[in-house]
Formats: sequence, C-alpha cells, structure tokens
Amino acid sequence: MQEATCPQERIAMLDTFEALGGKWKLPILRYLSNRPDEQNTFKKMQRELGAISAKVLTQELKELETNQLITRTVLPTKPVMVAYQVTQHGLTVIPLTDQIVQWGLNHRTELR
Amino acid sequence: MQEATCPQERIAMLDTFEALGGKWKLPILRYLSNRPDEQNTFKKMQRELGAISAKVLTQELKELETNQLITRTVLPTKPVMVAYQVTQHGLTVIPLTDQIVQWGLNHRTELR
DNA sequence: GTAAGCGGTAACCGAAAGGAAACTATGGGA
DNA sequence: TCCCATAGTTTCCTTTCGGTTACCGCTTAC
Repeated sequence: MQEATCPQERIAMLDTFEALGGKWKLPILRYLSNRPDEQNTFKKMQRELGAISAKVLTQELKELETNQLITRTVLPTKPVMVAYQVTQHGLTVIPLTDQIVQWGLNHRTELR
Repeated sequence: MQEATCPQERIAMLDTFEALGGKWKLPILRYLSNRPDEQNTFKKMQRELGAISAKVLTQELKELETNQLITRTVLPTKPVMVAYQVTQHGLTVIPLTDQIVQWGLNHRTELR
C-alpha cells in the first residue's frame, strides 16, 4: 500500500511553519530586508509595521532570533535602544515570500 | 517619508493565507496532486491523510473548492460517493509547497 | 430487522493566538 | 518635580482553530 503522505515532507513543512508562522514574522523579515543599513529599533518598527502590539512584536522578534533569522543589538545610547537586522539565513526567506506574494496576485486575477 | 510596507504586497500575502491557510489545505493539495487519476473519495482521504476529523476535512475541502483549487464530483454509485480532484489552478500551489519543504530542510541543516 | 459504510452536519470544548491597557526601569529635559 | 522617550513585561480579554462526540439520510449485506 502506498504511503499516504511523505512524512519527511510533512516534517519539513511543519519546521517551516514553526519558524515562520504567526501573523507578523514574514512582514517583519521583509521589512528588515528592505532596510539592511538602518537602525531598525523596536519603537521604529512598531510605528511603521502597522497595528502590532508591543507584546506580539517582542514575541515574534524573540522567535526570529532563536531561529537565527535576525540579530538583536543593544546600542550604547542614553535611552537604551535595540536594533534588529536580518541575517544571511533570514534573507533566504525572501524568495519564498516573493512567491507567496506572486501567488496571491495570480490567485486574485484567476478568480476574475 | 518612505512607505513602511508595500500595502499591495501585504494584501497579496493575506490573499494567499486566506486561500491556503489552515492546518490541512496544503497537505490536501499535495495529496490530490499526487493522485490525479484516482477516485479520491472523502473517506479514503480521511483515512490516508492522518489525524483529520470529518468536520475539519469537510471545512477545508469546501474552502478549497470555493477558491477553485479543487473540484467536487458526486459519483452515481449506490452509496453516494464524492470524489475530489485538484484543478489546474490548484496545481500552481505545488511549486510553492515545494519551496516551503525545501526551506524547512535547509533551515534544519542551518541550525546544525 | 439490524448493522455497516458512505458523506456529511450540529453542538460543544479546550487550547492557543493575538490585542489592549497598565506597568516596569532607565535616563534626559523643562 | 513632572513628563517624555526607550524597550519591553504582565495581566486580562476576545476570537479563532481544531478536535470530540453524537447524529442524520441513504443503501447494501447479513
């Protein structure tokens, strides 16, 4: 009897969703990859990303850092600032998000 | 001042998640795309996909049909059977899922 | 008649996700 | 002294997601 679904594929997909799942991780990675040379501080990101709360932003940034997709740097400024940057590994997500965007555009035209 | 995030990209991503989101839609599409010539009936899929409940399977299939990613055919058998097939449009999801699988594999090796 | 297989539907539940508001600690300026 | 800004943390709340169980109508086999 044939295998229902290839288990290692399922596991790989689950790995991806675990690292990139959640409402804001992909937007955050796209945001940071568009601003590789700026001081992407917490408050600046919160202002510019849209309607994300501090709690969720903290959470998503932590998980991205755990998965080595971004780095966190504390700056020696007077009110301490923290800057986030996308890593080399984090940049590998961009082609994937590009394809997600492309599929969404195509899907919309497909439905008329 | 620069745009925080390109709004049309965000919308396209949300479109994709709306059509493909949920625990089982991608596995179902991969399952069906691997069996284009079989009678993929409800019960057979439920048995072979793993731990999916009838309620959720019904739900996911409905949404996939709404988005024209699969077709639903009632067969003229004595106990009525229903067969599902992936559409041409549904097949366009496969390259995307391939990349999701690939990224998951790569991510695992990246973390050692 | 009764049980089994088909393709569902309806009611209920618990867990998780995400958002709002208040709060922390630090330091600078009026 | 009070207020502002930084970067969070904590508590509470609502919504959503997926799963369990029971049930329906239909047909065939025992």
